[in-house]
Amino acid sequence: MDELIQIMVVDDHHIVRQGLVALIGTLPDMKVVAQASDGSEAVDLYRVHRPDITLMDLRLPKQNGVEAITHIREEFPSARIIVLTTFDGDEDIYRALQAGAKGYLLKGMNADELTDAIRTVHGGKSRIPAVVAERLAERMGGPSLTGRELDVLKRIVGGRSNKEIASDLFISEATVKTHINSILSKLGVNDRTQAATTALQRGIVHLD
Amino acid sequence: MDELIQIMVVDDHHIVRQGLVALIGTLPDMKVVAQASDGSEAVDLYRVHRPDITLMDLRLPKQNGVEAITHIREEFPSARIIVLTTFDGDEDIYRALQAGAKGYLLKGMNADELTDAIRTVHGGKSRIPAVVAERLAERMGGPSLTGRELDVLKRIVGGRSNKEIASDLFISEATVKTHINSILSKLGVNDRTQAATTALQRGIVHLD
DNA sequence: AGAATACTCCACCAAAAGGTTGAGGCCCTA
DNA sequence: TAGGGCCTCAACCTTTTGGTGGAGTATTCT
Repeated sequence: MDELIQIMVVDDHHIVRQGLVALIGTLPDMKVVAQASDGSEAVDLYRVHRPDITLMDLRLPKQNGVEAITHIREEFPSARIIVLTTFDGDEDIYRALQAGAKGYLLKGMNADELTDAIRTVHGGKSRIPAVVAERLAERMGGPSLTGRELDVLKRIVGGRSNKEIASDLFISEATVKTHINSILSKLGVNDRTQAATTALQRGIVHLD
Repeated sequence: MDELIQIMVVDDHHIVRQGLVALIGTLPDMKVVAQASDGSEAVDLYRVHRPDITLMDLRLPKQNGVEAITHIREEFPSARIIVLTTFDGDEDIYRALQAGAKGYLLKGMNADELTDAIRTVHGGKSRIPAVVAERLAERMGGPSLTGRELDVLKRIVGGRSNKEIASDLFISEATVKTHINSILSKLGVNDRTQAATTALQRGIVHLD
């Protein structure tokens, strides 16, 4: 190991950054060269430091993790980014992987898992747990919501009635019902309340 | 400062513990004497180490934070516990404060806020943000759900219909409707979907 | 004992939501 | 250009949900 692996840490929680820095500080072959606390800062600092590896939380202010990953990889297609997340089963994980993330870690991981992932991804390989890979495949095959259906679903979660959704989106209530029908069947649920909770559970929409 | 403030850190995320330890390690007047990753371990380690201050996450495996706080303060009424949480507006915060927590911090805090809180609580005072104190007062005054209403609300969040809830709880559908009526008015919402999402938002129930 | 609270249930009604079928317009791609 | 996906809308029907008012029982607190 001649050269240290240069790492950027992106997380809005000071403590988590501190933890990652502390953890990485104990390792001989890597070091943290930059820290960002939101998505825009992450993009800016990436340009400046060009880290070998970026550890990125998905829930961020200003610009979320997926957007940040997208922007970074537009400019630097070779960027190696590992997603860090608190929540298992979050839809955003899949979006992040599609946006070009090369690894995925839960915050509950231990030090070995972290360093493994960093070294693996730095070596040019991917580090995605089998379970996630499976679900990613499933998801690809599975039905995905259209843009309009997402609009409606978000408002269902927001507690809006069909009539309100109709006027929100400038469409008729009949159309709203049509969309809801396909949402329910695509999500495999029976009513709007189930749609709301499974959408939250799968991370398709967030409460923020 | 003759004696170091002895601190126990309780969090299931290794990284967060590491971050807290690292942060506290830079301070001259305090040190971490124990770390626990779940509620039961926290209770056990409290008995052994009797820390001056306990920093406790609320979402924990085995025994959640509120339970752990309750148990610790049953045995050691003078225990000084500061709640650490990721989520603002979580109902559990209020439960934790009622269970005897003396302070409350979001994980997004900075180092100064943390040390402030630790020193304040160690000095025997409380450290609860004005906003939270207000809402705590509101909550006390505000209507609270009865046990049965909670049973029903949980099932609403679970996506069950009135009929299903009735058979779940061995009561008639009419009774379910009665409960739902008071749930809706107590939560100040118009329908079950709103009830579900605001219950989740306020942390009255969780998806887990 | 009386009041308050929680839990149970009924009836009736109105509104909202969900299921089904069919159909026209738009845009993109094979 | 023909099909496919998406968005739009309509009519019709059934089921579910929510609103209102009343009522009986058990328990607990005063």
